[in-house]
Amino acid sequence: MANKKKTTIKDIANVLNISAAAVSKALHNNPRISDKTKKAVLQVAENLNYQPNHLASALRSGKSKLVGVIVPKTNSNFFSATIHNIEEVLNEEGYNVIITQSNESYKKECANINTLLFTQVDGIIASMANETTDLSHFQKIKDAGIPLITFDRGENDLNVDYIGIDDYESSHKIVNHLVAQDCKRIAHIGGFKRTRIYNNRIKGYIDALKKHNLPLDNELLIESSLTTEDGREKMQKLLNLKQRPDAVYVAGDYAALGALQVLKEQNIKIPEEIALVGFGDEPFSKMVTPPITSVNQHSYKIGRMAAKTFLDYIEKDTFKQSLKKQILEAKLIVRESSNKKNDLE
Amino acid sequence: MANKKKTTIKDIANVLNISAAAVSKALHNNPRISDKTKKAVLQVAENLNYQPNHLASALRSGKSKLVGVIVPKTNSNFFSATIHNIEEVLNEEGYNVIITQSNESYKKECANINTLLFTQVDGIIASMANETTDLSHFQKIKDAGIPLITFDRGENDLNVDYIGIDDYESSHKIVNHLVAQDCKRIAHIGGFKRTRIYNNRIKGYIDALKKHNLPLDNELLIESSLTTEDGREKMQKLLNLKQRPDAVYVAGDYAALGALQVLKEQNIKIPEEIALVGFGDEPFSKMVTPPITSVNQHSYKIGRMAAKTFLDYIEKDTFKQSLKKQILEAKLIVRESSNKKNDLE
DNA sequence: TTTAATTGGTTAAACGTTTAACCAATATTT
DNA sequence: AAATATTGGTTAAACGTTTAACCAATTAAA
Repeated sequence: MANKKKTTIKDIANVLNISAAAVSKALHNNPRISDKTKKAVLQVAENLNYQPNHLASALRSGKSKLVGVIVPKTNSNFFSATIHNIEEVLNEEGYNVIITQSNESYKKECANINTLLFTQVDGIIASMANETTDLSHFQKIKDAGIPLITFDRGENDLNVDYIGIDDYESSHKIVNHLVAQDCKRIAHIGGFKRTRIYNNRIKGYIDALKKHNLPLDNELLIESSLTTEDGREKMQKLLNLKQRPDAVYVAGDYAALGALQVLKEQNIKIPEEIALVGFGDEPFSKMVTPPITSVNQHSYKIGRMAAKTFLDYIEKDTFKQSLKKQILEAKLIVRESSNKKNDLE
Repeated sequence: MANKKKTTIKDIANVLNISAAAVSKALHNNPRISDKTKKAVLQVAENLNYQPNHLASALRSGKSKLVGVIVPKTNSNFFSATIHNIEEVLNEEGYNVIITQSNESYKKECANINTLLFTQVDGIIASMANETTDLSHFQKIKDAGIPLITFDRGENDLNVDYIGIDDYESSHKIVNHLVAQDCKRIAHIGGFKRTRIYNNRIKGYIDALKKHNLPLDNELLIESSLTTEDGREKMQKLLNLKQRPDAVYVAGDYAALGALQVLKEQNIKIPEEIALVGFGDEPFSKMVTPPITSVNQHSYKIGRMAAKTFLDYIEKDTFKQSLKKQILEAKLIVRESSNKKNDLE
């Protein structure tokens, strides 16, 4: 009910007997408008419950003040926290954030990009789906002339900004920790090799073993989709080996949870018989029994840095993007599942 | 790089020596345009890589083809799955979905609504924050003349559509189940009473006890924020009672997880000494040890119904909204944490 | 053969802003 | 007192579509 028609800048102008342009300027605090007029405009705007038409201003100014975010899934603590931090920074600068999820599907990711470009966002902050190998849909973002910032799951070939943790180094930290716990046969349930971050974790795992003069046993290196279900399966596979590992480093917490299940079902002592380490520090990791050692990915910093990087481009509006990596050191959080020696932390 | 300027409808018109209006109509498959012209337009559009300017069309037509979604948090399985299903239905009809999260904060929820209205969405599908009691910000949506559909966390006072499960009945199912397991002192760690769904669960709990002639012990009815941490605290509180409960029904899975922790830490046998039931059927609930009995909230159906309800309003564009409730029966999923008698399901 | 209907468009206005270009009135400088 | 600068605006065009109203040419009906 009420007055159906929305109040526009013109309505305000009519009330005050000034031009619409003056109203627009007043609302934008343009110095060429007197304080008296500004006050009056603000007052009338308030009275008439004026809501600026975002569409019109975006159309005219070419800026939508909208930023698109693409994540593989929102029900992961890392992604949802990162989004939250992106929002915090961007809202402050008057930007609004549109979230879309790809559900790890290449097709949905393409659709997401279309949606966002269609909505005329001023930029896109994205983390890629597991399935994605072809990158042409991301190329469309660059072609549109708006900044593209990638985080966590990125690809060098895109030649855009990337923010993430040092996955290679994280694997080293994990292996170092496990070796310090006297583990000698360390297995790795990794993600898909085609995804850069998982490949880096694998490489880090291999090199770290080398560094410690441990042999690389191909039976102990397994590729996984990293779902809980697949974690169970791959753990079972490891248990079926003639020579079982004495430690398992799983590249994702959900899969680590599955692995934990299997170990417990078979009454294998954790960490004494097999030590377990996850990745991502999901909230449940510290809640299960035993709590799972994991790696915190700094969603706080990553979100803020991604947002700031976007703002930088807007500010100096030079869209000459290049492969600029901002790499953070991740933090290993040691918990019972791998803490044989009861190290204090 | 490339041609900076985007191709518009006019560019296509120029190439074909027809009017922009004709192009617009051709693209919308208007019957007044010949098939030959349509084909030509489509071809040229393709060649010039034409992307329609959504802003302009939305401004002119008054429809943005955007639907806003507000959820308390995205890192809950229920909400993220619901969003996914909303998207599925709406995308098919040419609508795009903008997701925002309130983080259970009243202030952020207000900001979310402003963002969405500002973005000129054609409708909003929302689930309220825990903190929210005042509803004036939702009134703004109604005032804007666009449909508002609420789900899971709604309020009767808003007088709009609501889709959710039958919380009252769900409590009955849970209590029935626990009584069937010979539990006599059933506690309830509930959500905030001010939130309708939690209040309904509490009411259901109380009435179900009555039905089974069990006394209502106020010590056994506790209000909680339902975070994992608070679940721990409230469980501890129950354990400190002179007379402990023999079953605990927690109104959320995250809090149930916390409760489970405490029980296990104190070596209390589950379900023999204390049976445990959660709510929401988060994925981890079936993964922990022992798996937690929980209630599935039909995110699939709820998401689809919410989307369809929105579409209904659009179709018959009569915005005479009223309190129309669509209530689904929830499903109790019995797992080890409460299955004393090893019922088969 | 005249009239009416259909086909395939065109023209121009509109959606609500923003912004470059302009201008009159007043204030300041020389 | 004349020249210049500042203040506080106004006008009009533009952003890229959509759409109501119009029209010429062709086809069909009477």
